[in-house]
Parts: sequence; structure tokens; C-alpha cells
Amino acid sequence: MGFFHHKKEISVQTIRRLPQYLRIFYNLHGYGRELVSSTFLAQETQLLPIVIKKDLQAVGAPSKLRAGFKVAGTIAAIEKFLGWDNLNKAFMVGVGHLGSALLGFQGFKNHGLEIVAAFDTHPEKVSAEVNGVHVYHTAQLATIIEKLNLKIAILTVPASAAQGITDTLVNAGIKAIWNFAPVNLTVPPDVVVQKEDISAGLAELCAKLKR
Amino acid sequence: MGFFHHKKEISVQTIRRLPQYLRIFYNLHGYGRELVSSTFLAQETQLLPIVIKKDLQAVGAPSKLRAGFKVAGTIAAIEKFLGWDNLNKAFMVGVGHLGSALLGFQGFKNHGLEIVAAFDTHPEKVSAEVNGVHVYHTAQLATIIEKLNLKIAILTVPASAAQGITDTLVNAGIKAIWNFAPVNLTVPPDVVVQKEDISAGLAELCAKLKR
DNA sequence: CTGTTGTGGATATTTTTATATCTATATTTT
DNA sequence: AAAATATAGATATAAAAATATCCACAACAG
Repeated sequence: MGFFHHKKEISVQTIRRLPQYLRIFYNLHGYGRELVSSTFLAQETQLLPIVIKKDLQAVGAPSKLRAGFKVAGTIAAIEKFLGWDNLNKAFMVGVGHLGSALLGFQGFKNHGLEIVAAFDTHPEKVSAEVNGVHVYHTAQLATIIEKLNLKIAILTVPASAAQGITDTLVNAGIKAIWNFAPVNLTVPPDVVVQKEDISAGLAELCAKLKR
Repeated sequence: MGFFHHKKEISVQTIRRLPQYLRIFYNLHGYGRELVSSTFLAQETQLLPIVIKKDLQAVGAPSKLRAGFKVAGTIAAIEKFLGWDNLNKAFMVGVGHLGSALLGFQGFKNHGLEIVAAFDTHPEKVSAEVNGVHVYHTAQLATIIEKLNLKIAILTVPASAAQGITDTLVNAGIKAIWNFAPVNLTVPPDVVVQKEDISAGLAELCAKLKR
């Protein structure tokens, strides 16, 4: 007994900084750089070296003693930690302004996400292609989720529709929902929801501005 | 001496939760509700009552003792704290996928923002209207900023262009930049930058999912 | 070879943020 | 009228996150 291996919990803030590191490491790798120090990264990110050091240590990034972190190895470590080393099939529900914009974002493949379907209720959108992704009618959600083996839902529908669609998703076995609707979704405990609220950032900006 | 009035610093996390409260209070106000308790709000938001209580106390929301927070007064308090009680003239630089999507978002007027101009370099976009907002050529930035008395910049350009445009904005006297480009901008200390990174949220989702 | 510098690694400290506990008292219930 | 309940308000505690400090040693300059 006493041998529970408590892999030290990684903080949310650290997790949220990882993509930023990843972008920089991709660049460095492109330039053929093999090692990079936390002080260098600190300049790029405007964070403190110690923060970066601890973040990278937390995900097990390999380093050469007293010389810096190994670029290729760190990329692998971060990608593995986030599960971005292989692609999850994702789909979008709601192809409005925001949905279309996200579909147009080419970077998701670097983020472990492959968007393979979209859903909407508007007749003029259904059956069309938006940025190369086919749009199905929302009524087909359950069917297509199973047929295409979809895993992650991106929810960009109006607030009023969000909970109803969420219930459908949960029944269809979806375990991860990235929620852009301004609502708090109610889901079973085994379903993970990540809520994005763009006005939170605006509030932060305005508060800083008033100071 | 010793009479410096240190208005107690409000935490970033509290600030980021304010818009969520505001949405709920708007709804309640629409229903004619005059008082609401922190326990009720806790159910709506999936936060703890104590968090809400402290957040609202922090912005000076008025309450009736042992009965709840006053709906109308709390709206006023939050709006005032964020400076959302009167509109700031904002503009968008970069009318790509994301820029257009944001221009289509009708809610900014509730968030103290009035988007009155947009800028892009692509000839086919310049002089057009996107969601009722006129698109100027980026070369005209400085001129139009002064002529229209613009205050807040929303930056939705590619990473490679972001710093250059930022320099132009700073020279034109802009003091607040809402940055959606995946770069850390360098600005003088009196300029406020709020950086949004959508992949941070995705990272959080993926990390939760792996657990 | 010698001294200097910069580094990851480890640990300690401080600050921030979240959570718990207690109190007096309006409001509601009996 | 009396008892029970729920509330803001205040304070105390715990947890999380950021920051500082120290160390041994690679890398490098001379």
C-alpha cells in the first residue's frame, strides 16, 4: 500500500498556455533549431522564464541539462499530453457566422481535430458544403454521429437551441462538447463541456482600460 | 496621511464572470423580477453561491438585506464597472472569416461596443459593406481613426501582419486592442492588449477528455 | 586550465483565488 | 405570536498559481 502513483495534477493555466508554446516550437523546429531555453521562450511569450520552465517540466518535456529544452521532444510531449498526436473526428452544430468562421480555420489539424461534418436546420444551408465540409440537417445528428464515428462536438447554435441539441448529443454518446453558446449546459458527469465566452475577454479588456 | 483609498482590487476571474451575470440579470429584468439570491444564480451558472456573492459585492451591487441582490441596481453596477453604460466606438482590422463573424454578432451594443468601421487590404473587400459596416483600406487606418474618433481596435488579421498594424494603431493613439491573432504584441505600457486564444480552450477540453 | 555565465532542477515563499464557517436578521411557515 | 428558514455580510481557512531563491554544472571565453 501507499503506492498510488499520483501523477501530479497539471494546472488549468498551464494547460491553456501549452498551445502557445506549441506554436513557437513548431516555428523553431521549422528553422532547424534543436534546443531552446526558457529565457528565450520568455521573450517570445512575455511570460516569466520560471513559468515556462515549470509548465514544460509538468508535461515531461525533455531537456538537455543546462542547455535548454529539446525542440522536437517537447513538441511530442505537449502533443501527447493534449492528445493532439492523432486526430479526433469532430463536427460542428450550427453553421452561422461563427460556425462558418471556425470551419474556415485551417489550423485544427494541428490541434488534433478533424472536422468532418456540420449540421444546421436552415434549408438553404443543408446539403451545401462550407469550406469543404458537408452540412447535414440537424435531424440527422444521431445517425451521422454513429455512421461517421464522431467524437467531439463543436456547438455554435443560438442559446435557445443549445440545451436541446446537447441532449441529443449526449444520447448519441458524445463525450466532449466545445460550447460557444452563451448558456451553461447540463450534462451527465461523464461528459466534458468546455465553454467559451467571448465577452469574458472583452470584459477583461474594458476593466483594464478603466484602470 | 495614510488616507490613500485603495479601492479593493477586483480579480481577473471575477471580471470574466461578470458578463455571465449580466446576461442572467438582463433576463430577470425582462421578466420583471426585482430581487434575486446568490443561491438562485448559483443554479443558473453552475457556480457556488459564495463565489457569486463575493463577485457581486466586489462591484458594489446593491442588495436588500437577507433578501437578495437588486436586479436593476446590479445591472447598473456591473455595467458601470465595465464601462458598458455608454458606447465606445470600435473598429475591426481584418475582415476574414473571423472578422466577418464578429461583425455579424449583434450583441456588442450590450457590451459597450459600437463597431463603426472595418479595414482590410484585399481589393474585393475594400469599399464593400459587411453586416452594415463599411470596409476601408488598411492604408487609411490613421486618417479614419482620427476622423471618426475611434477608441478600441479589434484585431483579426493573420499573425504575420499583426505587429505591423499594431504599430500603426499605437501611433494613431489607440489605447485598447482586442487581439485575436496568435501573436504576442509589443506595445507601450499605456496601451492595453487583451489576447484571445481559441486553442487554449480546445487544449482545456482535450486535457479534460484524457483524464 | 580557470573563471564566468547561463541553465534546468528542486525547493521555498508569496500572492491570488476559491471555499468554508459563523452571525444577525428579514422573511416565511406553523 | 413563535419557530424555522434562508439570506447577505464578514471572517477564516484551504487550495491553486505565480514568483523567488538556491544549487550544481554544462558551455564558453580568455
